[in-house]
Amino acid sequence: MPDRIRPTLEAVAARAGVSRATASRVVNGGAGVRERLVERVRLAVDELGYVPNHAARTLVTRRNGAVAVIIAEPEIRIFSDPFFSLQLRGISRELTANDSQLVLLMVEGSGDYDRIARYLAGGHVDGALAFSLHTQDQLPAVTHKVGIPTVFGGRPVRTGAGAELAVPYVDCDNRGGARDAVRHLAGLGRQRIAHIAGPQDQTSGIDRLDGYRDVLADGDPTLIAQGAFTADSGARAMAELLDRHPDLDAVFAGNDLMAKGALRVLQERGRRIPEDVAVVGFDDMASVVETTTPLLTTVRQDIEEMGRLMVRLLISGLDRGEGPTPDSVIMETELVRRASA
Amino acid sequence: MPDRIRPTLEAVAARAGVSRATASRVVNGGAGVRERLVERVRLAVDELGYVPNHAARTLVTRRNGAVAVIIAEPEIRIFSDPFFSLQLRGISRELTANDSQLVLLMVEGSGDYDRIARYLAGGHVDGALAFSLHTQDQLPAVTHKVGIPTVFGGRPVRTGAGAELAVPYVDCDNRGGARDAVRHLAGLGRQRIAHIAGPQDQTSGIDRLDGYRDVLADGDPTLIAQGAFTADSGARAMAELLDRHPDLDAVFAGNDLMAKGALRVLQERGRRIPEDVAVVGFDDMASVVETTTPLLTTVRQDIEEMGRLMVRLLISGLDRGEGPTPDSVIMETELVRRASA
DNA sequence: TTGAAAGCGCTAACAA
DNA sequence: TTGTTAGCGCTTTCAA
Repeated sequence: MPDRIRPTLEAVAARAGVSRATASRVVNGGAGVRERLVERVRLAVDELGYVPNHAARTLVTRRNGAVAVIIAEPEIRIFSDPFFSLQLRGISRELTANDSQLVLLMVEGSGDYDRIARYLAGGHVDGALAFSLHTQDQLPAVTHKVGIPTVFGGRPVRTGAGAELAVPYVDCDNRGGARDAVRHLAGLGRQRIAHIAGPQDQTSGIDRLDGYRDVLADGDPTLIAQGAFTADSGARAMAELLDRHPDLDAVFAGNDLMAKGALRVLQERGRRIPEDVAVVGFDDMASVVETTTPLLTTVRQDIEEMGRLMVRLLISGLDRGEGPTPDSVIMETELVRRASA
Repeated sequence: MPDRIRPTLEAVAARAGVSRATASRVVNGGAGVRERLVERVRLAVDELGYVPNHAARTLVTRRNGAVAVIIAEPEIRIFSDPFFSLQLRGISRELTANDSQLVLLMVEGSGDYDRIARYLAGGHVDGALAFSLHTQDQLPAVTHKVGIPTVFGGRPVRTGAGAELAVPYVDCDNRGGARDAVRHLAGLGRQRIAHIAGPQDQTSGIDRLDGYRDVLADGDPTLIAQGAFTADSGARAMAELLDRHPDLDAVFAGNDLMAKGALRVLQERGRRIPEDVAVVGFDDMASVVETTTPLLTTVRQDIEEMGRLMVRLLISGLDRGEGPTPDSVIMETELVRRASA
């Protein structure tokens, strides 16, 4: 690779026989330039293999064409969560569609918040997308203080510093979806419906439990067991529930992974699904749902679309000038009936 | 947020009563500037909350302070692999230590290679880190063609386009590690040692199988079953092996996740571990190894360190000028004895 | 050791 | 519709 010097706009203009300004106009869409010249410039661009210099452009436009995705310490494991991969894919696709780059910021310790804040304050990115899953997280407070437009994935827990902040977020209707799931089970005539709850320091875990309680207002609290959104934790919770209530006839798990773990334990203990025990999950994650026997009935949320929405929300806010976008988006869920309930 | 205008170097210089050039020198380390002035400039920087404008700096230095991490389509699921999270963490930490940003590029379809190539050619990043796990992948060819310094994670499979390329990569000694595992099992006196192999279109899967064969040169090929690096696939493979060889007394699984699945099936079928069947995994992934009963004996590789090494390799190549860095790094592995073998 | 000045490549008034 | 020109904020010769 001889590593030729990269051609500048100047070179393109010269070759096309126009001024730098005209060449610039063409490169940026070509509005208000005579068709003939547009063609000549386009040709020159192709021949020279011209690629605009991003730094130069940013310097004058004050637009970076880049968005930060911030992942905070306790959540780094969410990389292992297929949920997150899907959302990230949605984000990536939508960003690409908007000619923006994805800058990944991983926050490790609490000291890192300073570094992140400096980076965000440094104007390297036009906005940020963040995942603030846990109660203790300072991220909403940090991004607000720095004053960079930010959209959160999942409703942030409103406690601690910045609890009063109205941060824009994208989430699905966790509570409503949970209600649908439990109502479906009840509609099947099930009498003892248990719940394997997700972590209670995340809104998704909290809201789904709330939805369960909405329907089973005066249910037996011992029909609720605590899980951690993993298959193993679902299995453990199921075993617990079975010990306490050998006669339970339905389970609503806080997510598909826990449902999968529950299914395994139920079958090990000789329960037929759905005859003896009906099971409903949450998420409709293909990689999980397609590998259970029987196929899992679950509450569907469009995770990838939620990722895309985060980007759209951010960019629409960016476009209409400063200031955060206080509107959030709550997406509908849908009960998908399969074989397990 | 009043969104004050960001102070420029000019402002810092004025406040410190020096020239812009001197202010610049201080901001960039302060070599060759009298101590008194250094102090004054530093003070001004603090008071004004000055943060250098990255675009302006890049424009003149031709250094981006950013590295792309490229993840190709078939591998997007590797987000679900704790292996990848760990490596990414190592990458992120080392990049941070080098004041560089991580730009995430996700390649979706084959059409995307064009977009990626354009981006890389556009000089937005100083170099790239890529994961080329599968045989068909064009990534090594693409990055080479574009001429951007690139380091791969895991030895790329050398077939198809660009098979002849000497691409620098960081990997562990998969083959040697596998040999250690199998020798350990043999040393325990095991006679019928099975192997659950990883995908044979990835070098890690291939090399570990080769290592197994190195030790068991004339072993029974039906003692080998095919897995896909997931727990479920490990369980399936184990069931297969048990059907074929009810008398097997040891299993070397291609990774910890498959070992975990195998463990479950072995126990369901009444085998005691390690008395009846000894099991060894590969990776020493904390999240897996700590959750098996009994605790898993496995081959350890320092995944996070491999991530860091990828960055160091890239940056050292960058520093000593153009041209790719043809040296690769193969890290040692270590057998970690626990309860399962 | 310090400062003056010349750009880096691009966009956006403003003029023509 | 097109071109001229003035910067964007920074680094880096080159002189002093």
